[in-house]
Amino acid sequence: MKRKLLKLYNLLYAAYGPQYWWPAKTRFEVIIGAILTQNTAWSNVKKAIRNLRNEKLLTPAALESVNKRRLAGLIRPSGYYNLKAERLKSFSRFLYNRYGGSLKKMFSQDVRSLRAELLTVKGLGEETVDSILLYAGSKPVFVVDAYTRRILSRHNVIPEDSGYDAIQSLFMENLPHDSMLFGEYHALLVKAAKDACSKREPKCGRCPARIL
DNA sequence: TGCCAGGCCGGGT
DNA sequence: ACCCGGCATGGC
Repeated sequence: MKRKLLKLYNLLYAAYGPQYWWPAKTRFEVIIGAILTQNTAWSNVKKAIRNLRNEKLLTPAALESVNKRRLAGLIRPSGYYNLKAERLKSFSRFLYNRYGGSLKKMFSQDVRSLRAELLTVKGLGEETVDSILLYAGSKPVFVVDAYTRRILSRHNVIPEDSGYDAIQSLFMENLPHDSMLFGEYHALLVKAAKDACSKREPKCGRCPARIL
């Protein structure tokens, strides 16, 4: 399995090259994006983030003080905007209550306990938390998303109904714990899945193309 | 025009 | 422990 997963990575890397994820300027922006992109196309998230940037709301202090209704209006293009405004506020509250608003303090916490803490924040599930740990905190945690599950199950690496933990363990028990590797790997899986399914039809026979 | 996107929560079996 | 409806905009 180790060889298989490394071979897949090398094939993807050879085909697409480095992806340099996450597409964001700051750690805080990564976190905002991770929440806004829940079940949402990134093209929509970009508009929402642009609005937040224009209003200079991409800092912990600004997010903490902004009115929730105004926030909801600004992130409208990303969909589920009331829900997501609440989730952004939940995270902000957590960051201030627990770490005085300091991402530096937050990320200096032990990874395992930080992951558990973040999962208690309403609106942050496993994928969102792991994206935050990996892409904002540079922690060696593998992110599992719909694309990862789809590609692996279609290539018969895992059963279709595998749970999040099982898939994450598959990668983390068989690859070196390197945040750069994990980050590129996940980004390449997303890239490959999108590339293979230009029609965006989950059931289309060539989606994704055979890559193993 | 309708279906889908880098989920997650809460209530019902 | 699963299963399902709800949440919502923009792109193809």
